[in-house]
Amino acid sequence: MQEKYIPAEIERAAREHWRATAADRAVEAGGKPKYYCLSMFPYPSGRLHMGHVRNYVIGDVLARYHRMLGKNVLQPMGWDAFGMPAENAALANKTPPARWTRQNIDYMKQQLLSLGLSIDWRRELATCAPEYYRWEQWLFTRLFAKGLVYKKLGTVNWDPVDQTVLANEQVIDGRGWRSGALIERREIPMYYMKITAYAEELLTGLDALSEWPEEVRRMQRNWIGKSVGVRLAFPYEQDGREEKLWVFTTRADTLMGVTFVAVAAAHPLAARAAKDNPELAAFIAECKKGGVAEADLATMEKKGMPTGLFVRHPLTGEGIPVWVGNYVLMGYGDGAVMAVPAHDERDFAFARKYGLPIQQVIGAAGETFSLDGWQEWYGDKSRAVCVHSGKYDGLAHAEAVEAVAADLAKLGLGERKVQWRLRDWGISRQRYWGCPIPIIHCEKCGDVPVPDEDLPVVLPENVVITGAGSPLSKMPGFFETTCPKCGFPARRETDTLDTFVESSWYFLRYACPDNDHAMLDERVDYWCKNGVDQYIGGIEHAILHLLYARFFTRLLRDAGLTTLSEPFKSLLTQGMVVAPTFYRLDANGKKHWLNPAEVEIKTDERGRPAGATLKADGQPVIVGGIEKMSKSKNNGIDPQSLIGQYGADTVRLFMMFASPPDQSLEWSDAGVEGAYRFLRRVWKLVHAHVGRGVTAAASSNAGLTEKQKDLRRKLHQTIHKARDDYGRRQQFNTAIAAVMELLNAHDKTDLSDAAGGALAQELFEAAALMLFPIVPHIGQALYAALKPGADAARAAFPQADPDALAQDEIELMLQVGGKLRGSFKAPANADRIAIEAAALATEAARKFMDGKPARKIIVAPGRLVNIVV
RNA sequence: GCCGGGAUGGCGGAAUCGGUAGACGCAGCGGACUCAAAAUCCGCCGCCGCAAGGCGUGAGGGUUCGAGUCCCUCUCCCGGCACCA
Repeated sequence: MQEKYIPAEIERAAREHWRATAADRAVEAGGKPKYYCLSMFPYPSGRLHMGHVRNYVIGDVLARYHRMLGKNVLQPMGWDAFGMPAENAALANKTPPARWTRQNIDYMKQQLLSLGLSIDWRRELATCAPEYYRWEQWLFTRLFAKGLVYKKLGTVNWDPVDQTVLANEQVIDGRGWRSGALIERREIPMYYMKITAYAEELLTGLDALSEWPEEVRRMQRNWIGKSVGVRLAFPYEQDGREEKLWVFTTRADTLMGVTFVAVAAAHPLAARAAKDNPELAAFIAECKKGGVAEADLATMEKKGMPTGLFVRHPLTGEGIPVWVGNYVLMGYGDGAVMAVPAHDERDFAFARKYGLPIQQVIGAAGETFSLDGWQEWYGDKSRAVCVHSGKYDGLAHAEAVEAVAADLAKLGLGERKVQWRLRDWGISRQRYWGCPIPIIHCEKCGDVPVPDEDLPVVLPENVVITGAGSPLSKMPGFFETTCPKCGFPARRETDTLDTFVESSWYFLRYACPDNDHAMLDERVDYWCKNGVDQYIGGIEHAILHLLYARFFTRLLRDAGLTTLSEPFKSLLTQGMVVAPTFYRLDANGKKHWLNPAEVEIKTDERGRPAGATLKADGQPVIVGGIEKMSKSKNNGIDPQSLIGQYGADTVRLFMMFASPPDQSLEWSDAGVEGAYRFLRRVWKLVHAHVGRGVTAAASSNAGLTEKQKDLRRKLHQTIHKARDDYGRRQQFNTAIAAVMELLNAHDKTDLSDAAGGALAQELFEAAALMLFPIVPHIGQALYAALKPGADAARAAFPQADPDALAQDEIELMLQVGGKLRGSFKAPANADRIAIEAAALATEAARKFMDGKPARKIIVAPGRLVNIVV
């Protein structure tokens, strides 16, 4: 063993050893329980960022730990290779997206290899490969046949200058990011996946996901948003016929308080009213301005205009004015809402703004109602009943909803209905770098799916990206084709699929990436039985990706390809790696984001940040918020230079030590040095120990001094804690801290005799193995030095010895009147009476009880005694 | 705006089921070693106070023998909001 810790050398040697012994290879084999450990695959953006490093190190720690528990571990890796950044890079660098993407994959793979991840690289896949996406196209044609994929109009962001559809991210303050043009909402035909058909199952399935974080389940529950309410109609006359304006409400008990209804700008009633009302037509046109992002729609100023039309109240027959509201969305429900200003905050604000009547219909005895400002409509929910509501007066919420629904049903003007917030998944993208949609449009036969024998529809890779329009729609060689049904000339679909489609099933394909005659095979049944055992990824995917993957797994099940319903048995949502953002504004007020590495942060005399300058020119830059490291904010910090400087183990150790996996991690360079120092210290300690000669590890307390017994107890407590932290808690920073404490205790204990040497051997062997999942390279080297010929990668995780843990006497805290006043020792097996007596006998008890009698003595076993006076 | 989460020393964090607040590390301070520096090792390190002691987990209230932890109200920060991935 070398005296000096040289990471570059030992890391190269460890990786060579793992390669030579095929340590990371996952083979379907009986005997051991399988453990499929999966980290969310990366988008090949160019270089690894800290979020990737964190994600893959967490995954690797778990994979290695579970292998040490004797499991058959699969940890694969691949590339979420389609997506918008490749097209943006193509524009900027004049490189075809395919080449850019493949270069990035090559580079990032080298980076991942340098981290020493225990990945079975034979299973590597990239979603942009036709061998991958052909199965997606194949499945698409089957779903299309079943009606689970269908076509309807969808709303997109339209840039009128670039004549192109923009992603929400490309719309900044209502303008196109390149053109600066005001964005309009435009309706275009798109394909949709019928995720709503699975809404109920996706909702109830959450209950069984006991190994998912509660907040993720809560977010998905709210996103799916099941609400039981009433769909009801406001009748009106049109061209002599009776028509119905439908709305949905969860508050049918407030129906008697409706003072207006609001319809979406795109609602047929609005269009009809606008025909001979130019002012209204102008308002409707204005409503179309801006992007489609819900956050923008929800925060914009609520505006409206009367249509001049009236509908009839379904129960009273009273005339109710119809307004157009910019906050009503055509795509949600029926595109119309009833408004009860007295009992809905938004309706209240709207009514106040436009002078519409406010009619109270809910109240509680003894409470008065004022219109000074918005207020909750009742103080105590249990006392809230209908008022000013005729026959419904006095009914509570649930009874009133029932009664109103029943009366509406009798009139044929309403029914109880389950409403979902979840909307069907629009999967068409007017973009180039994605999986082509396997549909051929024939004038005679309509939308015809591409037959199996013509799959895959290969995406042409030699393209010029201009930023305007869809490249595929300018490539006759791609879209000119013949109809598979009738043989006449036809046009191939030029939209591509949402990249979320690829990431909705990749975890299954890792089981059989080489299968060229089927999407999935029996190896999926082995690796994915009961789902992926452990999935690790960013909390930002809590809803969309995870919900789509849950949906897709059920689609594949119902297509007979698997028997699996839930894809991910246990989920670990890692917190964001966040960093400060910096930018400058150009003449147009556009933000130019600057990387933290290019910026120097100025601090005040107290060490607090106070402004920043650009290193290149020394001029100030604007300090933005602390946000998720991302390409768009250019606030990523490159892990590669740290790996080069300190080695992968130091980077891994620092990332795992800095905060628990599920918390967000604010990046700071300080502390990396400390991780390096710790590894050097461990190396030095083991080197010194090994230099004293070969020793067999202790296996009992025999021959140990009291101090040595204490150290051995500490060792086995640490093992116990490490298992709990790696296994149950999945919190690695405390496992590392425990090993640090153990080494601190080691330094304070005299181990110079023979029994002490054996204890040191036991301690270092265990420490090397306990650290191995986090810092595998040095762990491999240390373990081999301690036990020549031994292989840490195939070793079992240490087990705590119950004899070593035994303790005769324990320390209890003493409180008097709830305040900590001291401590005392008691035998570990002392009963309550003995403990109370010992507590009362202490000096501190006498002093702080001040002669008063104990009113009550509370004993928290093993922890403390509280004497109440 | 809506949904979800967070806030603990100068900093990252620990306290796992309501029971010793600040483990472990970083930074800092003092010392040893050194011609000197780096590295390393030893010690100190929440705030106020000479001390006894008091105060202290974003703010305000509550429950409890006892609250960082539970309840109510509020502030700020972060993530998501369906075309970033």
